[in-house]
Amino acid sequence: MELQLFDTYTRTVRPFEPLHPPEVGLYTCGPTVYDYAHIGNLRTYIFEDILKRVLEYNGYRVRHVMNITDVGHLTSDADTGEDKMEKGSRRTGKTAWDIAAEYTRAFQSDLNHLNIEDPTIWCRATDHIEEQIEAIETIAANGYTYRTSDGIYFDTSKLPDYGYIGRLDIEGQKAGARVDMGEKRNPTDFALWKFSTPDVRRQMEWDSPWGVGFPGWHIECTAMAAKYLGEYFDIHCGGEDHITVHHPNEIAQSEACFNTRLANFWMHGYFLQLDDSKMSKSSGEFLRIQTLIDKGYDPLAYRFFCLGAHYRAKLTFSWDSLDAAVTALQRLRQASYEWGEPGDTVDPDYQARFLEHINNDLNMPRVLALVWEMVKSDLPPQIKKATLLDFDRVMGLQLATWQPTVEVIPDEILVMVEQRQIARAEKRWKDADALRDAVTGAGYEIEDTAQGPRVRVKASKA
RNA sequence: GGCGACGUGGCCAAGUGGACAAGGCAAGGCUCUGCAAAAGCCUGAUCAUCGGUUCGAUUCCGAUCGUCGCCUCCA
Repeated sequence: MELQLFDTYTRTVRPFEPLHPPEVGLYTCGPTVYDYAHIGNLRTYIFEDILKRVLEYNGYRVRHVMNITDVGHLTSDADTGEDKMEKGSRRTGKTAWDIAAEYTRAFQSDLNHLNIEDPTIWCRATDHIEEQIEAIETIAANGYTYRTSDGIYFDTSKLPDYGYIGRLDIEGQKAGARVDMGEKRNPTDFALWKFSTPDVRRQMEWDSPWGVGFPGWHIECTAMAAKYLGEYFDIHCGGEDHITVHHPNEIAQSEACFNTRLANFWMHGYFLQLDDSKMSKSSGEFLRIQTLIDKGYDPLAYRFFCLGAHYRAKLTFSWDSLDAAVTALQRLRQASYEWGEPGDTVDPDYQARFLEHINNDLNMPRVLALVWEMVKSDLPPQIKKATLLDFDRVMGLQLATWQPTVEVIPDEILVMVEQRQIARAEKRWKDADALRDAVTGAGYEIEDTAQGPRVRVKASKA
């Protein structure tokens, strides 16, 4: 089955054909590095990683670009307010540059924990000021901009189909009017370049044809994507929140600049929800990967948890759900480990069904169901192992290298276990049970196997 | 105020206009076990409610209720 993907721009699932096979250009909107990423953010990067791996599984060579936004995001609405980097700087006493570096490292560490492949190219907004200025100049030369007292703005009314990807109701937005217009001509207009305010000295500011200042948020993606992937490339990804603001603006800039809609496919990962609200940085619970690790969870259990839902549906997070994922993943790992070394061949029937599911717009929940069916099948262990490891090229659960942790059991516990064995041999069942209880009370558990008793730390969640 | 999405067994979550509505976790039963664990097997949902279209709807349309998201930094 050929690869089919949902394209937000057309709102359809349609066949994916690379523009320049076998290479695929993939741009994924990266983080603004003013704070840690939470697990909701990370769900989107997991989705994008699955997408990339599916492309690779299909034999394409993926050129993957991810940006790091280290300037330009404003804390408040309508392109007013304070730069997040500068605000973070004031909060911590560090320089904006240090903060960017620190949270960039933290973000990359999170990706590693989740076994998310690194992009081919990382690019920082502050390293591409020239490119952004050039793009703005082109947009201005083509007549899509105007100047206000605080910056250069994009005039969205100049584009008849502005907001098409978001199916924006422009008239309705005007009627709603929740947005502070400032000097903007239309509610949907946005800043391309912001001027530094004379009274406040910014840590991050650059010279430009319009005056000292800094680029708006949206222009960096357009400029960098075009630089590394060309003015029209295969797939552009982001979170669902980008459907209505960021991506319409990127497309508007690209139309004004290159006369393209920048990417052939626009794909969006949907939000992780807490029991009753989405996870956001400004409110609600802020769960990081480190939070999970601190609670004793394996980060890959979170990855497994995310695989249980389709990327285009909201996913409800709860500790119970995560615990369920922990148990399931652990069982899968144990089964896989016990199969031993993989054989040379992958089961063709399961592989065909696997391909059908991943190529059907990345249906990972179906893949998991298929995995369990395969696990329970009567295929020889070597074939199962080879097949599972083949699937894991996409799932990314590191099943090839997993092995049970070796636990150190204190001598006094081992002595009790030994005494219990003696008691059992002599059929002194009461004594044997008392010893089991004592061992259990000490936090260990005994499992009698054909090879004798096995002792381990009493199972907790991880 | 405007726009939109969703509502499937205890929880998470796939899916389809028509034959048994995936899978995981939990629960219950059974097998195995001196006991226990592990493992294996088995068990359950008429798909929010009310109408409509249709030979037939959980799947299409409308309404109602509920939940959530976007419109403002946000994955």
